[in-house]
Order: sequence, then C-alpha cells, then structure tokens
Amino acid sequence: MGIRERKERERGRRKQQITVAAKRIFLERGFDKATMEDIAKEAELSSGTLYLYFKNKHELYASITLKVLQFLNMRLAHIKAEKADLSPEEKLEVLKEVLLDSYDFDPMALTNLFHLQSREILKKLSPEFIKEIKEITKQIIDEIADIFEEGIEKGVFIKKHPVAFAQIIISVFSGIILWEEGKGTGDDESNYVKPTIELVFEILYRGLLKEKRIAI
Amino acid sequence: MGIRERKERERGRRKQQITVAAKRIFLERGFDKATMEDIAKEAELSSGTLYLYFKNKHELYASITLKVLQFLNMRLAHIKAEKADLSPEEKLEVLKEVLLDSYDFDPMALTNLFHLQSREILKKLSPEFIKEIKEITKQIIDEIADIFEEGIEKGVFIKKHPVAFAQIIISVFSGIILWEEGKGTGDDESNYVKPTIELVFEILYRGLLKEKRIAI
Amino acid sequence: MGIRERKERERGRRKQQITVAAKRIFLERGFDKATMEDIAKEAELSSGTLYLYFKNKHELYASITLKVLQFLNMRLAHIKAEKADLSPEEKLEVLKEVLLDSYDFDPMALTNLFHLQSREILKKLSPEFIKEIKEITKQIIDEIADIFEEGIEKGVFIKKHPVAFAQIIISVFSGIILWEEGKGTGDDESNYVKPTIELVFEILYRGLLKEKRIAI
Amino acid sequence: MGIRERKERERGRRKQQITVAAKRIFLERGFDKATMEDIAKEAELSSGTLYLYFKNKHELYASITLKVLQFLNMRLAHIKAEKADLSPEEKLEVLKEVLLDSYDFDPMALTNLFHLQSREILKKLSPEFIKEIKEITKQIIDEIADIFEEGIEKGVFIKKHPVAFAQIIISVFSGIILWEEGKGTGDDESNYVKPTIELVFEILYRGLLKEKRIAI
DNA sequence: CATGAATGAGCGTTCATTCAT
DNA sequence: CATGAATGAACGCTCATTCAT
Repeated sequence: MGIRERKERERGRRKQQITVAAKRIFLERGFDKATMEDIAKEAELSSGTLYLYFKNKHELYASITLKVLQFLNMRLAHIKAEKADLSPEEKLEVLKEVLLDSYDFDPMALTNLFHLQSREILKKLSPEFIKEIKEITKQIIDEIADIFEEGIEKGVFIKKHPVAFAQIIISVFSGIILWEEGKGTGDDESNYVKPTIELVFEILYRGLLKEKRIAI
Repeated sequence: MGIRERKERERGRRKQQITVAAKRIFLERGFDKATMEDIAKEAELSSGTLYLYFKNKHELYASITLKVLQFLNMRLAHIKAEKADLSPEEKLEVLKEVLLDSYDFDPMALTNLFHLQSREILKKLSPEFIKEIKEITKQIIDEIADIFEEGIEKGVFIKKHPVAFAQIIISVFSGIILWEEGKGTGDDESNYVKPTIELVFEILYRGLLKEKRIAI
Repeated sequence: MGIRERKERERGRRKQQITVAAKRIFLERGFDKATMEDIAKEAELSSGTLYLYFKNKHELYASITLKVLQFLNMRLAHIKAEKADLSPEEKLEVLKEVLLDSYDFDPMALTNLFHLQSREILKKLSPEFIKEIKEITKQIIDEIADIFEEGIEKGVFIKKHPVAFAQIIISVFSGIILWEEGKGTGDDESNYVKPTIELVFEILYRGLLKEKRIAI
Repeated sequence: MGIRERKERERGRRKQQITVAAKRIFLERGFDKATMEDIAKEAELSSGTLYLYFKNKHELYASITLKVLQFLNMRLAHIKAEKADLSPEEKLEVLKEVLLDSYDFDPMALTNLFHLQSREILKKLSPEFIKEIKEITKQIIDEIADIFEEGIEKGVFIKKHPVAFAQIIISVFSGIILWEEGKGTGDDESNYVKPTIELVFEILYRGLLKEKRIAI
C-alpha cells in the first residue's frame, strides 16, 4: 500500500467520522438549527477541520443524502440483478425492506431530498455534486418504476404510469417519516415509523393488485 | 358603518395582505430561510409593521397554518353533518376533494403541521394559539378517523386502527405536496400535485376495501 | 377670559396630564425601558399627541425634572424669605423637609439630574431648556449653600466650603433614593427612603456642628 | 509553560482587554446607551468576539462589577484579619481608603450595584453569577456593618442599626460618584470625587461619635 | 387638535466561514 | 493537516418619531 493510498484511506476515515456525527446532529436539530460547531464537537474535531473535508455546510448535508441515495441505488440494482426471478409482489416486499433499511441507514436522508430541491441551496453546491444527486435520484426512481412496470406488464398491477407509482412510494415514505420524526420531539421516545410503513405498504399493495378476492 | 367597525375591517385587510405575502414567501423559501424583511417587502410594507399585526415570526407562520386547519375542520364537520347518509366510499371521495381544496387554499398548510410539532417553536407562541392548534389538529384527525371507523363497522374497509388511517392520509398528502412543491421552485414548471393525489387516493381506496372483485 | 387665554390653560392641563403619567412610568421602568406608548396609554392619550406638547422623549423627561427643580427652588426661596430668623440648625431641619417633599412630588427627579448631565442627552434638548435647567440647578445649590454659609459664619457649623456641603446634601439624598428605589423592584413594597434620610440627616447634622456635647 | 496554560493566559488577556474597553464605554454612556459594537470597537475587536468571552451584554456588565466587589471584599476581609486591633475610628479611616481604592479600580462599580438589583436584569444572568453577586454584596455590607457594630459596642459610636450605617456608606459613596462622574462627561474637567469623599467621611465620622468635644 | 398606523434605524445576538499558528 | 479564535453579515425585533386622516 503506497503512501498516497494510505493517505486517501485516512482521508476517507475522517470524512466518515464527520458524516456520522453530522447525520446525528442534523437528525436531532434539523438543517438550520444544527451548527457546524455542534457537528464538530460530536465528531470530536474542530469546526475548521470540517472545511478541509467539505466545501461548506450545504455540501456536507448533501453528501450525507448522496450516501443513502447511493446505498439505496445499490440495493435496488441488487434486486434487479439477483432477484430478477421474484414475482412483482415479492419484489414490492423487498422494496419495502430496502426502504426501511435506508431509513435505518439515515432516517432523514430521503426527506432531505426535499431540502435539496431548493434553487437557493443548489447554488451553494458544486456542479458535480448537483449532477450526481440528480442522476442517482433519477436512477432510483427508474429502478422502482421498473418493478411496477413489470407488474403491470404481467397483468398483476393496475395499469397506471409506473414512474408516478415510484414517486408516490418515495413521497409517502418521506411523508410518514417527516410526520413521525416531527412528533418525536415529545417526551416518549416511541417511534411509529416502521409499523406505519408496514400498514401503508399493505394498503398500497392491496390497492395496486389488479384483481383479487380477499377474505379477512 | 361605525368608525370602530371600519377600522376593524381595515385591520383585517392588512392582516390578510401580510398573510398572503407570508404564504408566498414561506412556500418559496421555507420557514427558516424566509426573513421578515422578505415578507414585508412582498407585502409592500416595512418590517416593523408586521409586528403590529403578528406577535412574531412564529406566530405569523402559525396563524397561516391555523387558518387552513380551521377551513379544513369546517369542511370536514360539514361532511359529517350534511353528508351523513353517504356511503363510506363516497365520503372518502369527498375527503379527497376537501383535502385538495385545502391545498388550493394554502399549499403548505398541512405540511406546516410538521413544523408546529416542535417544542422549540411552540414555546414562542402564545398559549391560546397552541391550545387552538392542538385542539383543531385533534378534531381533524378524529373527523377523518370517523370516516374510516364507519367504513370498518359497515364491513366495507379492512379492519385496522382508524386513527392510524387518518394519520396516514395526512402524511401521504403532505409527502406528495412537499415533494412536488420542492421541485416547483422553478419558474413555471407544471405541478403534478392534483393528479398524483388522485392516483394515490384511488390506490388507497382500492387497498382499503375489504373484499372486492375488480376488473379494469 | 379671552379665547387665547382659555386655550393656553387647556394646553397647560394637557401637559400636566402627560407629565403626571410620564412621572409614574419613568419611575416604574426607568428612562430607557419606558416607552412613549406606555406613557401615552397611562395618560389616556395617543402616542402622537405627546409630540404636540413635548419635542421628544428627552424633553418630556427633562421637563419633569425641571418641574421639581422649580418646586424645590421655590420652597428654598421661601425659607430664605419667610424663615430668615430661624437658626441654622432649624433651617437644616426645614431643608430636610423640603427635600423629602420634593421626593414626594417626584421620587426620581433629583436623581434625574444625573441623567441630564450626559452630553449625548443634552444634544437632544432645546437650548432654552438646557439654560433653564443649569440656572435653576445653580440657584438650588446656592440656596442650600447659603444655609451652611450662615451656619459657618455664626460659628455653629464647622468651617468648610459651603457649596461643597450643598453638593454633598444633594448627592447623598440622590444616592439613598437610587439605592432604595433600585431595591424596590422586589416583592415587598417596603420603602426605607424616609427613615434612612432621617438617619443620615441626623448624623450629618451632628457631624456639622462645630462643638457639641451630646449624651444619649 | 504548557500550551493549555498559555492559552488560558491568552484568554485571560482578551477578557481583560474587553473588560477595560467595556468599563470605559459603560462609564461614558451608561449601560443602555452603550452598544456592544461600541465596546468591540473600543477593544479593537469585532462585536461577535465579545460573545466568545461573555455570554451577553448583561453578563459582561455584571462581570465588571463582580471584579470590584471581589476586590472590595478582599480588602475588607483584610482589615478584619490584619487590622483587628485598630480602634473603630481608625478602621473607619481605613474603610474610606478601601472605598477610594475601589473607586480607582473601577469608578462605576459600586454604583453598578443599583443596576444589578433589577429583577429584569438578573433574569439574563447565569444563576452562578447571581448567586456570587448576592453573596459578595452581603459580605461587603456585613463587613462594613461589623466596623460600626464594634464601634457601638465599645461605646464610641451612637447606637443605631449597624447595617443601616453600612448601607448609608455605600449609598452616599455611590451618590457622590454618580454626581461627579455625571458632570465629568466633559473633556478634562477636574474631578472632585476624592476631596468630596474626604469631606463627607469627616462629617459622618464626627456625626457618628457618641460624645465628643471638638474644637477647631 | 388628536389619532394611531406606519416607518426604519438600530440593537443584541448567532454562526458559517476564514486563516494565522 | 488540524486548530479554534476571530470575523462580520444577517436576522428578529423594538420603539421614537412622523404624518395622513
């Protein structure tokens, strides 16, 4: 392992360290109320150091989002590649699991996509960053849409625009997280995200099926 | 018309003027990035004037939200009173219309409920305000839950906790709006909120039905 | 009584009304924390009206001070004229009474003289005002000094610069008021100004006497 | 000298630098009219920097006052410990010197005690600060009262409540300073604080003595 | 004269960002 | 590389003062 390489790895570790801290702080306080000082303290670094690894606060935030998007994308690609022979219904079940995993990975990441839509914020990010986020978002949507498209083609799901389905899945998922995390400032630590997601997916799944006789 | 009365009306007009401006700015930039100066400029007033009509930034924001919540509550109470003899399925259709109306009334209002959960923000509001918001939120949730409860009792909808259904409706609705409005920062890009809501309601409706043979 | 005269009197009444209200508010909150709105409300007038009678907040404040100074000056001139045949000791007793009366008239007025020393504030006052205040302050000091001078000449008081004595009397008086009024923000309404003044005057009086055998 | 130690010292120097500037500005303009910007400029720093060393404007002010109170307290404790065998009359003389020293240390500090009585201001200070100020104020008053108590017990001073004496000393002292400093806003006008204090103490001293034949 | 709505300068305070060490 | 002290722009908010009615 060359010096160059070792340095690179070291640098990666530091970024990771900052990312982990930032995730926690952003989740706890939200973007605006989280200060760089807070994050630095959480990462046991000085505030100036954060700027050696991230251009500014917005880019730090965006990079976290990008990470989950990459994670999500990877997992979705995995479904396509490895689980190609699952039925659309089963793929939907896997999709739910993947989304819940992404929630565990970073609870706010998907909702953060909202944040990253703002023109004002985009201006603060480097162009490559913007490009990367846009591309990966598109890939994710397409990947999800593929599942629905297959289901429609196979006559399992009702016939609607599959991309619309995909966006709904993301929106609904984010909406529930925002709502539940929003309430979470209260005293009890109860978090209903998972059971609520389960319920919503159950209903959506039933609603998507083209024809079905169900007895409960 | 007495002087007193005219002044009262004049005051109402000003509040309206500020509210309209604030709605636009908050929608455009979000709570934190919107400045009182921005809002004042949009309303063609000076910043100090805003404080003659609203105690502070948070209360201005909350008052906007409260308005739609009242509107929503009123419409929902109306369903209960005047449309008591509709079937649960029909009531669900009316509910969708009511939610879309509230969206026309103020696009961000429902998503603002997230904002108003935070202890930090509640601290800045006058107690009467907090009480009113909490009460009306509860009423809305209950009113929606009632529709589901009736559907469950009549054996039309699947058997789940009706309050959970109600919260899902709100979350889903907000999620879609946030997602679509987020994208909408552009100049005149098309807005897919309404068709998306239509689609989601269709799926949810189908998913909620207890037993059904559907042919498309 | 001509119209002109009646108007003049009416105007005087309004000024009086404002002055009374302002005195109370300034005493309660101090100059900086008292707002013109507060004073207007206390006077049952609108804030704009105050400016019809006083050039600005500083001049309103100064005019109140001037009033007590005039009152004090009048009373002191009275001692000189009517009580010329009292002994210096007796005059000192009367002086104490006069100062306590001025305290009843407006508790903060004498301490306000401190406020009116500031160059910054003087700039905001009209020149006539400044002149009048300076003159009357000088007269008061001289009047008090005269009492001491007489006492010294008659060999009753110790021999020091009588003007210094006069200034000490004012300073001490103001110091006690400030101290006691400062404490007065507390809960109990106890006010020790008068007994404290009594005590101080007793000590000062004993201290001033040139020669004395006292048994207690 | 370790790095830690050097930094601590550096920090102390900065606080000192700010304190010195703040003292001057507060003395010149009074608490309310002095702005943080003014103080920063005087200290040749930016306004934000002040907040790295002091929680807020009130705490900066209070910390200045606390410093003299500590100084004063220390000196008074010293009298008690080291000069226990002085006569009450001599102790009174030392007390005067100590008060004049505190005046040199910070001309406004004692008068600031007035400022620090206000509930409104106390609310802005950290609890430890409040506690410390209250304790030290009490100690100072007690320490002074002790001198008088001893004098009374030994039959040298007239019999009055010794705490009242102590408070009078403080009030009188502050009154004179306020009066003289108030006039002192001019450029290089002479300052009569010290001779006036000398004179007042002479009179008070004479006034306090229980029985005495004095010839001048 | 009297009003009180509107103004806008000014304040205390925060915090992302920079840069000398 | 890492630090953290320093910066200074920006914000929410107050209130003396003005002026159309």
